Amino acid sequence: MINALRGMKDTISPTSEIYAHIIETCTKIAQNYGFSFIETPILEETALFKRSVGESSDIVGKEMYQFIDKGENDVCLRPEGTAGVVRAFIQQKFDKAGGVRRFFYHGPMFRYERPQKGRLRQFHQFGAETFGEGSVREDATIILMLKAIFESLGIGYTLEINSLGCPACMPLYKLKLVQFLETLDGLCEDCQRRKLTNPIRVLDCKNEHCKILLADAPLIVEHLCSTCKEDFATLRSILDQFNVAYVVNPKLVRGLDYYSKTAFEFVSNEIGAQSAIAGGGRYDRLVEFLDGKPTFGVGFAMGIERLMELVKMPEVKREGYYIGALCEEAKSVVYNLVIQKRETSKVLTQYEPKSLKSHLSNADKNYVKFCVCIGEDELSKGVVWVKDLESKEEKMIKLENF
RNA sequence: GUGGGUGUAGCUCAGUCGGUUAGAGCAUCAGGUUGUGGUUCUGAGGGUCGUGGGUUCGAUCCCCAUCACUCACCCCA
Repeated sequence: MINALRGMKDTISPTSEIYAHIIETCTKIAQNYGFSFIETPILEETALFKRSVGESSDIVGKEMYQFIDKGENDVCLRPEGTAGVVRAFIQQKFDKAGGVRRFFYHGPMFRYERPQKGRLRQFHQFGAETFGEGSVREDATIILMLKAIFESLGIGYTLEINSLGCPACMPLYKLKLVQFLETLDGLCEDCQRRKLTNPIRVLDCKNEHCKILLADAPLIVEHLCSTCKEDFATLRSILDQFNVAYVVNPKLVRGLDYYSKTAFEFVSNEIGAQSAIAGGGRYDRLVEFLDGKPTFGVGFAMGIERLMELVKMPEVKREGYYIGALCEEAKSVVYNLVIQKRETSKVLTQYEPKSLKSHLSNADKNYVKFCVCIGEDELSKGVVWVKDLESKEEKMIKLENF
């Protein structure tokens, strides 16, 4: 027997209905916010992710599905969605055309990790990106949009925000942080490495000993330049104004290297250790890293599988027909009726004749509203027997009027 | 990559201190006097007890290995 690969899942009804419901809800809200759908390839050149996500990140460092294709191209399955969208944006020369553009996407992402609750090797994200808008109001808008999505889906969350600073203040802060880290003794192995590759990540270390050592670490929020400071204050005041509850987490750093200024994460405490349900922020430098003309960028991504555990589906109503034959002679009449009725309604059937009891039972299991049967009596009179499974009302209807 | 837990029917799980035909509930199918579901009653089908080796007169049970699933670390959505 051949099974699906580790960390890859089939999504089947009723779970698939929840998946579709999430996509539908997100799509509608994103459209209300002026975003348009973009679909980009799942397979991209490896260099795209190395340059955007960053070689120091674990995603690129050890989690990519990377291989050489038959044309000797170094390619990989996308581990996240932003890079491809930015690549498409630049390829379409939207950076040169200028103006503001908003895109949303959804689809599979691939990371070669050890699976656990809320973490798959092939998982699905819904995300959105705004290009060419430098105002922090866009950052706030994206958070408000996520709030609207989660409210519509009936999902509880907590929101953490932070500012990572810009090229004017971040490098100075980084120096200060490294100086501080040099004074520490006994940081974990990972942190020793991070100190050199990406010192900001040390702040995010979960190691208990490191946490204690880092208690007095300088924080980026205290070293922001005046612009970043102002923007962060504006963001907070907008969130306050619209009653979005949040906590400032000065140690929140995003796992992808391209973020600057606003960073945020939506977290749930009901889905296990992998608790982030959406994350995002600003990436004003990313377009130029990928050879485009400098263009502002903000966006987010959310993990659909993690959301699925939290979404309660609205109750479904009985819908459509089930049509069955009670005798051999009625088979073809039933079949014709089924095909004809499907032009307007949902219709289920059973090709072989069965007892009335069996048909009713099938109709009920399929949760249709009407059970329709044709037997010898109905054939001779040119009628069909129809039962409303909710009201239990039964009728004989002329074949041509059905 | 590292650690813990679990593998018995389609699903959820009992069970055998090692002993002959391995059980239940749910689900499926068929019936309950010749055409009435979501509530009952009766019956049937369905298992090489994850796989491979070892110990033993005998292993689903004990031991070893292996694989799979799962949770956690790490990382992230």
